[in-house]
Amino acid sequence: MHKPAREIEKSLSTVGYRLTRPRRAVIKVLVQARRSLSLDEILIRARKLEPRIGLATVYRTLEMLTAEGHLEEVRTRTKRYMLACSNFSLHFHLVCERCQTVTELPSTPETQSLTAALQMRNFEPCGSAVEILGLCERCRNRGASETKPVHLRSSPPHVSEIPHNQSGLSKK
Amino acid sequence: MHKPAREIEKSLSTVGYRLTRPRRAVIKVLVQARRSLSLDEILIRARKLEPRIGLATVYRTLEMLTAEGHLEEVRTRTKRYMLACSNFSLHFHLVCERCQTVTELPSTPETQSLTAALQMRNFEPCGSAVEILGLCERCRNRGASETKPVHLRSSPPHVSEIPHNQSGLSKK
DNA sequence: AGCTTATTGAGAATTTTTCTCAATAAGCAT
DNA sequence: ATGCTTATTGAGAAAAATTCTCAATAAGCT
Repeated sequence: MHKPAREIEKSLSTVGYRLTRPRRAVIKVLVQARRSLSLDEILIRARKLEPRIGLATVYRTLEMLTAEGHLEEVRTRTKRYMLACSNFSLHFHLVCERCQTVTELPSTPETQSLTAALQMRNFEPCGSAVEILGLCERCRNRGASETKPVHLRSSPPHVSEIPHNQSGLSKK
Repeated sequence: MHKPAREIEKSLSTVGYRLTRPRRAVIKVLVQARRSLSLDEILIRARKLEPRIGLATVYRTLEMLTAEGHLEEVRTRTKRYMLACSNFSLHFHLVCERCQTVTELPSTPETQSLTAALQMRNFEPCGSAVEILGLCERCRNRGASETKPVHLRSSPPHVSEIPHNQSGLSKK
């Protein structure tokens, strides 16, 4: 199913990364896990193999592995919120990672049979919406990223008229 | 599509929540947005309606609205990592929010036709895996939550033998 | 073995989220 | 309307998660 550690390591060194002990440790942890792990789980386990490994190194290694396509990062940066839909059947949201817009995939026979498959497995989705992360059509046809989140602490004590939104940000 | 603000407010006060100006502001912002918003977007907009609204209040209101089912929280707490699958076609992960385990939904005609629907819309999923958050069968049949993440800062400088994982945690 | 330099560890710094507590105001009873 | 009770708020502190900095280390090449 998944590539063995050896293969991942080979692939990395081919691209020019050095095969260090901390990196090997993280890779080994991930391979042996056979399921997803949170950061603290990875850190603790990696330290059993490589006691002096630092927190930042784990973060960096995970970032590197993700960039190289060996890892799937299960959640992305910041939360977003939208009103719950009135219809309570499971539906699908297409979430654009660049412009952050969420659009809804209308219910079709396909989505419904997928819902049935979940019920068959006794898996109860929460939130009644499944997120599909990706790039929307508009953003696929564009180059640079346009959206940068504003930092909370830096928001002014009182409200000003600056348009603090997707379109035109004035940052500190 | 979505409930109007009035209806949400009525529902809240029925359950016993007070309808305060800050809460109304947040609700209005969400209703008017007609798309998902990040926290900073909500804060900025809410302050245009209610300049003295505090950061914590926005968090609290969002949490409350989510608990009451009026809001969908698009991403959950902490990231998890798992090795990327070798097969490159879009597939689905069933992510249990309680035990955090990720299992894979095998490719079926339904999943494939859903994939086709995405292509039709020119939506390019990233990561090659769609996450479906929910409760797995095992956790549905249990009561209290069993998994609590360990805090990074509190991890000991050297490795000890305490089993810092899903099954048995020893917390500070 | 020696050199070069990518990588590391430790801690500081940032960013995001939650908590604390006195002050405020929503909803009820008068 | 007025006053009472107490849920809720705002502000800042605190906690938690992530990223950055930089001198020290060690991979991979010669």
